[in-house]
Amino acid sequence: MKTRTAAMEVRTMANRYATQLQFCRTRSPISHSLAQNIHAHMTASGFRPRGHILNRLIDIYCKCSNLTYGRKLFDEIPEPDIVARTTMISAYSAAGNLKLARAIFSATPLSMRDTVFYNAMITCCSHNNDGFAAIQIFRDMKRVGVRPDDFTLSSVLCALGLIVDDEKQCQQMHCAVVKFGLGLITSVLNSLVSVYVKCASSSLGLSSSGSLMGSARKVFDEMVEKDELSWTTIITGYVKSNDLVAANEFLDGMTEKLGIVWNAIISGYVHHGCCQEAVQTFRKMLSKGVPQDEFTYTSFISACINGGFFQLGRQLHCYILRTEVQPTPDFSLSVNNALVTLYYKCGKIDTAREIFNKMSIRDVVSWNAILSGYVETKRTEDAKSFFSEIPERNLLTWTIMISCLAQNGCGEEALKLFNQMRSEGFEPCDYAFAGAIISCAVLGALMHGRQLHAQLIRLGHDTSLSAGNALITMYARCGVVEAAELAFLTMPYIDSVSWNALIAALAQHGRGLEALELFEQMLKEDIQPDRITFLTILSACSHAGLVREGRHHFDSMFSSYGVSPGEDHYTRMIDMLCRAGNFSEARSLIDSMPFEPGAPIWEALLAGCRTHGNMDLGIEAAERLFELRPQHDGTYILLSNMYAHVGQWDNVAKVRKLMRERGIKKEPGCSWIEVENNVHVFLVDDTKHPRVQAVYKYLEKLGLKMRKLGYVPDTKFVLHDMESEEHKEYALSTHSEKLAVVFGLLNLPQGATIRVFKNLRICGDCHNFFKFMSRVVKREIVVRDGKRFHHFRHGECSCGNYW
DNA sequence: ATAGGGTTAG
Repeated sequence: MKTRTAAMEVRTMANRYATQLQFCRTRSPISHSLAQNIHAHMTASGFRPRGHILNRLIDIYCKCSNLTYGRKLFDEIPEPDIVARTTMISAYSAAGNLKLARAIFSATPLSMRDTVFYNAMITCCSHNNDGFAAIQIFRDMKRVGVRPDDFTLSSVLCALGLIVDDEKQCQQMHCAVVKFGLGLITSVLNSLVSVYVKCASSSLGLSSSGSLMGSARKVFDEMVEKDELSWTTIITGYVKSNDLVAANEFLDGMTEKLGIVWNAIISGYVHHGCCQEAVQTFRKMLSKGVPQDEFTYTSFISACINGGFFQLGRQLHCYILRTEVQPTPDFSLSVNNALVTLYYKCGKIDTAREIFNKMSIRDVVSWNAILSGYVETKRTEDAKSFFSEIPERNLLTWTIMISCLAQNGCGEEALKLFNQMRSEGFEPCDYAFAGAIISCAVLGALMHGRQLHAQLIRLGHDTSLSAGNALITMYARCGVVEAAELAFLTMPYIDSVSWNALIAALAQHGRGLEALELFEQMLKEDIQPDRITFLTILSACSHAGLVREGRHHFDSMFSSYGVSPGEDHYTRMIDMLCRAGNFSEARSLIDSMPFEPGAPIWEALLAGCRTHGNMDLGIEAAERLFELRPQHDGTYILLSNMYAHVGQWDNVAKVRKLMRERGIKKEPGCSWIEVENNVHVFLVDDTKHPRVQAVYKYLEKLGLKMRKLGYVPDTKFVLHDMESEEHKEYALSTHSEKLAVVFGLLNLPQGATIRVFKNLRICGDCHNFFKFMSRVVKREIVVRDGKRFHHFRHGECSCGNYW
């Protein structure tokens, strides 16, 4: 009597738990925490879940959050039934782990396997992009006599879609569908249509593409019962095979008000860059009374962003606020994410942040959108602190932050983050690699960059456009132009960024004429030059003293290519004209500018005046600079150097006094060199580096040899380093670039090229010194300064003393 | 327990 009551009680409890678990149907954190509570209650009341209740728990754990824990529960079952096994296979399918799914599949005795079990395994293979394996499982299934059903055929057709390449295969499957007696089942026919569609879009550009869409359409037209999916499959087929006209006709012939089909075409338009058409379709949808949902709105917002219709986007925002009084959580999340993107992309990052702050649910997309907003508006500090607050980071979060740091010159920090990301188990994508590679460019870390290049190849990212472009820049900025050229030549696809990068590489290394030739080549290949291209071209002309060419390209950039010159382009022109001593033309160019000259313009002018000793104009430029940015050290240095150039030492002293009074500190010069994968940094007069004493000793020895060849220290360059004024000549010998070069001579293999990097411009005395040194030590010395490269070889420099 | 379409972050 008593035992019967206990058994009954267990049964009632089981029923109650089973009912409760029914509520955890969606794959959401809410389901997961609910299930956890129910599970905890079971444990507390001594109820041991078995059978279908345990299977349900495993399913929820696996799909909502904790696959490992789900597997642990599964392993504790003495003899798992076919349902439990199927659950595990589909969990691994969703997690992308084909290997573990297969292990469970193989460990299941043949006698247990049923149709659903096979179906799950077939689906798992196609979810993991192995169409052939899926079809093999289907064959095994037929061989051992398990009857395929409509689900099986749908799954196999999906697998076929991955590998299909001609119409014959589609027709064969069509026959198989009829043979299995499934020729009237809507879901199976939908999958069949989808195979034709995939085949059509993979043969894009071939004549067969149109006829395949025709066959797809024929199956569709003959279907007795069509559902939402049937319509959507056809319309996305037309969109993917670039036939937007057919898509529209198809849409017009549709009497049902199926929002999802309209959504498909709107997003299709956006992906094809037809934003205007997307907007029109949205309006048509509205006027026909087709219900709109979050997918409609997000695609529409995306059209506004890509088409630059920001006002329209804001109107939609108001419309949504008015009409959606009680939005579902899913609706709010995705629409707000899209709105955040809209606002930051039209420069209203603070509005975007307000929306973000008000959101009741946020996901990683929301966080990443704001992060990108800070990155794009160059608010690096905000980006950094926001990044540290992000609760759940994904691959993209890391990638955005890494490339932000890399683009803003924080190479070391970016590389640190790159490593941290890997240690947290993320495998970097090509964009993340691009960020890390650019960091190496910033740091001049050639060996590290080469290692990343090797890893890139190993991970199969070597065909990536962004990584390839980063490699061009990295090799160029590390001083190996040939490697940059090779990277450019071996890229399977290139874009204007690739061209710009290589043109810039040649320009920085003083190969101005070659840079211009490459530009001509780019035009021949019908690549549209952009503002960066012209920036690079003007630098190339400036560095190489090609004034006539520079003037020509500047004049034609707008008239021939529609790129209007910005302040940065004018700055390059002023720089070029002043270096060449053409001050009157520089002056009139400034007067003709359509905007007020800013600090960069005056700075270029001042630098030119310093080189040529043009006192009047130089003083005027300096005065403007003092007004525009009184705290900037560069102006004081240039001005004082200008006075020194003509021997006005009292004025030099005045400028220095002014600096002291205003509390302005010169950015200390520092140079670095990579030896055996370590970066060694030297400051002026360095005493901190552990091996610097040997450097001083060798430097002295070399100095004697060089003096015999005619080297004479030029003391006026001491003024680059105000802090060492007392020991002029001694100070010269301890400029950071000299220390770094000599360190390289002592520590790099015989004959290896010395590559040194400096944060500021190279000093004139050092420049002369390295020319002699390249003769004495008989090897090539490459110095990258703040602006460009100098290759010292056989007593000459590639810049032709023109920098 | 298993299939199939439309969205937002570089």
